[in-house]
Amino acid sequence: MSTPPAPGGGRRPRADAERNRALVLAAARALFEERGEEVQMPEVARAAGVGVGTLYRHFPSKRALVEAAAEQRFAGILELARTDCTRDPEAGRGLARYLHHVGGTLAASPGLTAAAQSATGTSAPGGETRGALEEAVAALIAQGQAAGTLRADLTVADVYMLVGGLSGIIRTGSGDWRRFLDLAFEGLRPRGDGP
Amino acid sequence: MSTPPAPGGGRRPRADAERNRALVLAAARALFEERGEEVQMPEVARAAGVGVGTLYRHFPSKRALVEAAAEQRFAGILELARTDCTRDPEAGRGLARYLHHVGGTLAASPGLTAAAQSATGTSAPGGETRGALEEAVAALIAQGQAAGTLRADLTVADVYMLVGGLSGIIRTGSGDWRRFLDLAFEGLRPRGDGP
Amino acid sequence: MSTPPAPGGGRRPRADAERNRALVLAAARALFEERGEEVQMPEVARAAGVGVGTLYRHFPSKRALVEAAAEQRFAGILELARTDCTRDPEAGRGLARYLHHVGGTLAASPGLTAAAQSATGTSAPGGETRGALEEAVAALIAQGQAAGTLRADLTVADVYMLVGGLSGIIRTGSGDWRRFLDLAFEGLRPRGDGP
Amino acid sequence: MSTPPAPGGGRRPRADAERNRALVLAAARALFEERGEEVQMPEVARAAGVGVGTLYRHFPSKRALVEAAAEQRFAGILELARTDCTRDPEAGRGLARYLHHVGGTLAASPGLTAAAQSATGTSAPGGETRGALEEAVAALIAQGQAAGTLRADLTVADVYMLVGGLSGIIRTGSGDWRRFLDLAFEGLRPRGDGP
DNA sequence: GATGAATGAGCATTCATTCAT
DNA sequence: CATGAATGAATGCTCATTCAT
Repeated sequence: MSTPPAPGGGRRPRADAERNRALVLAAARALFEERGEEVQMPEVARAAGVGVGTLYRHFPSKRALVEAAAEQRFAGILELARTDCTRDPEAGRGLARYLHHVGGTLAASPGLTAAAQSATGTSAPGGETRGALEEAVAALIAQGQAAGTLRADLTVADVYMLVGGLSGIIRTGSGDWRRFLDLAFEGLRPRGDGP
Repeated sequence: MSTPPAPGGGRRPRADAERNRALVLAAARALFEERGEEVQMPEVARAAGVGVGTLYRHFPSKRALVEAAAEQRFAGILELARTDCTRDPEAGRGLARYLHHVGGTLAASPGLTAAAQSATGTSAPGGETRGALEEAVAALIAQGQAAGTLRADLTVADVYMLVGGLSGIIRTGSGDWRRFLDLAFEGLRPRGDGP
Repeated sequence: MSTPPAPGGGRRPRADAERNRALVLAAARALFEERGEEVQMPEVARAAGVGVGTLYRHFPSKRALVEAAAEQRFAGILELARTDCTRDPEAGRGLARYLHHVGGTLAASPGLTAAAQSATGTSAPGGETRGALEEAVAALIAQGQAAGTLRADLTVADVYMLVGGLSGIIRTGSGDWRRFLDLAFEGLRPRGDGP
Repeated sequence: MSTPPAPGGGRRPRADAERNRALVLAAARALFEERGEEVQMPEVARAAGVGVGTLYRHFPSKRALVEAAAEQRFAGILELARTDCTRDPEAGRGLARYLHHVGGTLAASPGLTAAAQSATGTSAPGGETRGALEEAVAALIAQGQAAGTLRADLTVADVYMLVGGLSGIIRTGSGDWRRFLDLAFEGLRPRGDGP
């Protein structure tokens, strides 16, 4: 009596669910970027044009939603990291470009960083993105060291830490993050590499 | 036998009120340092051994209490800054010592930084403490520049920014903040000052 | 056997929400009538058999709930006013009947008047009910004047004021409000209309 | 051992207490008249220039203070009633003058009426003032009846009730209370006393 | 799957009143 | 007697999450 897959009726078996997930995530990201953690779940649902129930079907908690939004942002950064990796690697400026991308991205969405921080306990990526980013950064470091623009003892963890600092500066608005990167790169040069 | 000001004896009219204020502030600071903003007002009152009413008599809102706790922490830092100013100024290591103090202090109370950030919108000092700290830092910078350990274009704003970065690294646990300071001071040396 | 709208059967999506709203309003009205403003929101929710959240979904604040309850009472009065309008208009006793209805209603729920007064700042109706009541009263006045039972200069504002007086007498229990209406109607007769 | 009346020291044994009571009462009356029940006890104390403790020494509760303030206002009305009694009694207009005084007084201090109502449950006088007022009103009624301006069946209770109505009209701002008195006096004339 | 009404623990804040000094 | 700091019960409202339809 029930007509589940309904042969002939071109409904939308799974595509619609996927679409809803994307709608929710996009709405969440935009709202969190703008207003941070204060955004309420029903508000996200409304902005996405779905009910709260649907939202919770895709993201089991607010924390999960914030994490997903933050992760998406890191995915974008990863994209850029890979692009930067490839472009003229001999120049050894890849890491600088990478960190400027990160800074620009964070500066454009301070709310999301704060939300991730207070929901997740960290504003750093987790899961696959994290691993991929580390690989990409490792490559950038290696390039810089090969090109003689980065000190030999620089590690991925150091860069990770610098991003943490960058994020702090941007979120708290404690200064010009470009200046921060300039100072930092001064310290990242090979020792004895004065003018 | 006459115990008028009597250290430890009985009094109330004003001394006790002041004492209660201090008790509340101390309790609040300890709790906020440990668990951040989540600490509830009644809990602070209980820990201080007073009623909520007393707490509110001294601090009109949770925000005010968080601010006062954060300010107190900055006052401690200011103390150290002034001490550091005086001690062998010719060595030019004052700023480094200052930033290590700040790092140590922030690392010891991550919750308070977060609470201040989300209650106040900033984790930086305000009011008198701010001005005094800026003066102290300016002095440290001047000493370092005179001693040839700091680049000539370093400003108070730069240090302010570095503290923001330091705070971010510590709060997010994104790395070893001492390593961060090491890298940073590498970048703060006078240009061309390689080994 | 098909019970789609099924009187008494199972439904929810919207009908039940409406039902909850009505339950809350009824509970609120009963409680406010009895004990006035002192009634607490959780208590209303309990009496209505819903959670506080539901109560707040339908009425955004205590004030809104009190207003709605008061408005509902005025709607009842409006009903009676319209009925009174129709019944033997030639007798010219419509206004008297109206004011007796108002008196009876107010006397039966002193708490609600007080609650409305202190929550709203007035115990008079607002919105649509107000306009409709004024129309109804205007009609009653016109009838009375046509029948020669009311003085020609009597206005809706006068009646409004008398209701204010009636309300005051009832709320403060300063006397028999029926006696008040008797005296008042003595003063509302056309001038020179002594026996 | 105790030196109560302190022979020789011209301090202030009781006069000062009396003065404090008066100060508190005056402050309370002014504040309640202006802002009603919302005025807080510490605020009254501050306005009176005394501590809350002193306030509570003279008035055991907020309710008692409100009552005293209201009573004081009635005492003023009583004064006027007695004055009005005496002045050309043959004119028979004493009651009208009395009610206009009452109206004027109530209109000048709506907050106090409301405060008394909600603290005491009534806005009518109690204690001695009440008895004295009733006597005075009875005299005014008798004069009016003797002069032929008031109906024979008018009682003190009727006047009491009219004051309740007057108070309601003024407190709720439901109309021009002078118009109310005009209408009322129309109904208070001896029957058949048309022009 | 989607919906959104319902839930209810949780929390900052107020203010009449007390009582140690 | 005066003082005013301390008290703490009381209360309106929020919002992440659930679940009947």
